[in-house]
Parts: sequence; structure tokens; C-alpha cells
Amino acid sequence: MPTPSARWIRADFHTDPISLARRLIGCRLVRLLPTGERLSGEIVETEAYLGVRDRAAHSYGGRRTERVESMYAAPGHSYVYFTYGMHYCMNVVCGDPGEPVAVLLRAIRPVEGLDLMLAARTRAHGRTIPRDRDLCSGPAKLCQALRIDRACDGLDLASSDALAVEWGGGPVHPSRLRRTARIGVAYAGEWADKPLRWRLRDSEYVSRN
DNA sequence: ATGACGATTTACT
DNA sequence: GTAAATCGTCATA
Repeated sequence: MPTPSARWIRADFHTDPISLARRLIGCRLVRLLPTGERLSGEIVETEAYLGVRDRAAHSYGGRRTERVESMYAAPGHSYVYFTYGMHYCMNVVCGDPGEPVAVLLRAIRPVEGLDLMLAARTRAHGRTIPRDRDLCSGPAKLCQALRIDRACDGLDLASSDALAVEWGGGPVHPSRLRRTARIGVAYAGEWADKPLRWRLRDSEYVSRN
């Protein structure tokens, strides 16, 4: 396995979403701000979205609108969407080129730039965030903390100046992972219960349970 | 043009 | 535990 600081290249993203969801746990999500500041965290929770057959996926049934266009980009691109009128969430596109499958990043353990993350989260909703574990423990929280919005949609994680994935300490041993159903997809019928969410078993930095 | 709905978070009973 | 916040997106007309 490459050294911890090594950046993922295109080929590393060229895999199915289930494999990628597992492989990303323990790796590092890196955000470089326009000011040059570096923010990062260890990925501790992910969800796989299986594309046209997955009723919970935005690309279900082959839907291809302006919003989800990035899901059809080559593996390694970002798919950042806006939801609930106020939140952004970030995915890592994978699969074969043009196949609209992706992995949602649901939580990270803050590693670099905690002060800036706290400032960004506090600014986003008035009240201050008392604990480090509340900084990035959710898909929209981590986007807030890392200042990820629609301007970060469609970036190539293998070459972007703004977003990258590094190897960090992961991938972790399967015994350190817990697999559960995905969160917030009750509308997806039988797909709502499929175990497509992974989290670091003993991490305090996951979104819930 | 319009109405319904979120891959969420937070506060409050 | 329940509910509000808040608006881009999408399907329907």
C-alpha cells in the first residue's frame, strides 16, 4: 500500500461502490482552501449508492439531470448536491466511466485545521460547537466544516487543487468495520434496508449509533 | 407555472 | 421521541 501521504490516482477510484465504500474508511479526505489552508480528516463512515437499479440513488432509473450530471463523470470525480434547502453532501464517483454510481461521505474524524472547521461550523448556524466529535459527524456537517459546496461539484479528486483523497492509515481490517442500512432513505422501498453503510466500529466520530 | 419533496441538522417537548 | 427550518430540483400540467 502507498505511503500515508500519497494521493489516490484515477485507478484507485475505478472500482464498484461497495468496494470503494469499504476502502475509503481509514483514508484521508483533504480540502485545500483558496487561501492555501489545508483541512483534512480520516473517513469513518460511508454509504454506497448503486446507480440506476438503486431506488435510493439520485441516478435511479437512469435519471440524468443537471444536478446529478457529475455522477456520470469518470471515476474519481466529486458529486456534491444541495438538499433540504440548506445542506450540501459530497460523494465520490466510482465504477466504470459513465456509470452513475458513487459513495457518500457521511463522517470524518477531524485531523488538520480543527480551528477553521470550528469557525466554519459556528458561522453556519450561530451557536458554537462544543465537541470535536460534532464537527464532521454527518454528511452535511463535514461539508460545512470543510467549506464544500456546489462550487466543489464535478472536481477531479485525482488532480484537483481543492479536494483530494490520501491513503492515510487505511484501508482498515474488515473486523474493524460495522455494516448497517443506509440513513434517511426510507422512501426507497426494499432498497432502504439493504446494508450499504459502513462505519468504523469503535469511532466516536460517526453520525449516529 | 406549480406543488411536493428531500442521501439533514438542530432544537424542543 | 417530534417538528421546524428552507429552497433547489423535479415531475406534472
